Amino acid sequence: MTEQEIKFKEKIKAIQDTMYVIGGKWKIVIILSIYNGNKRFNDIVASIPKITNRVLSKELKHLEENLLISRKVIDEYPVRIEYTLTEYCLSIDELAGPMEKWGKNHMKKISGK
Amino acid sequence: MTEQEIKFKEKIKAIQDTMYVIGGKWKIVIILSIYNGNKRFNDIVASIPKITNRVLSKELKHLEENLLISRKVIDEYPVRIEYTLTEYCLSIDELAGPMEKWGKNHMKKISGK
DNA sequence: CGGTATCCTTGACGATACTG
DNA sequence: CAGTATCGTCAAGGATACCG
Repeated sequence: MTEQEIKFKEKIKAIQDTMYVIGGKWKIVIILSIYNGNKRFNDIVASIPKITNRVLSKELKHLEENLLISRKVIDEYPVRIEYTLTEYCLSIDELAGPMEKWGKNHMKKISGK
Repeated sequence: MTEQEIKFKEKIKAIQDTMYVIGGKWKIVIILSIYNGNKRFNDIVASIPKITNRVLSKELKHLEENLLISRKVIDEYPVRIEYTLTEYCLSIDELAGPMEKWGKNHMKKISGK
């Protein structure tokens, strides 16, 4: 295997890892919602068109396992749950920004096909 | 709907569009393979571990429809097909670079959990 | 309020064989 | 050589109801 091939496989792996963590239909969207100030489960559901609570629940767990959000139980009555972005999570801004920009431009391009 | 909410929904849409075009397991990987000099179907298959020809075939069509690659029929005997990246496709470097970087760092972070 | 449980649909992806 | 056809699997995601 050449040097170039090794580098290529490393690239592949890194990109596929990224896709696993923040890919899929909802993950970045959820992060943006929390970033926008939604902290509670039902607020997040309400802020995202068409997401269901089952899906949100799973995605939140996935994000928590990947250290992107944290879940805090606030001991009131009734108990309140708050989701917040971790410091680390802010680094996905490096991805969300370019993705947003690229997507907007692309749709313009395709629609004029 | 507030100004902020409108912007949020635009962001969501743009990001989901991007995910649709270059998301999934293979798309960026295929682009990188062509970028690396593989032009012909079987070369691309061989360069990407575990991809099947059926999947590659579909993905190539998807990429062509989105103007990211072009397919040229070269009239020799036997006929030769060459896939090349479009000029436009080079813009996904804005995404692949950050994704690679982020993925590498993330795996380091998670493994040390 | 913040979820789970159950059941279901869809589409992505895969294995293998075959073809113009 | 560059695919297509056929069939199959599996996981993501969705609808709806219910629960502590």
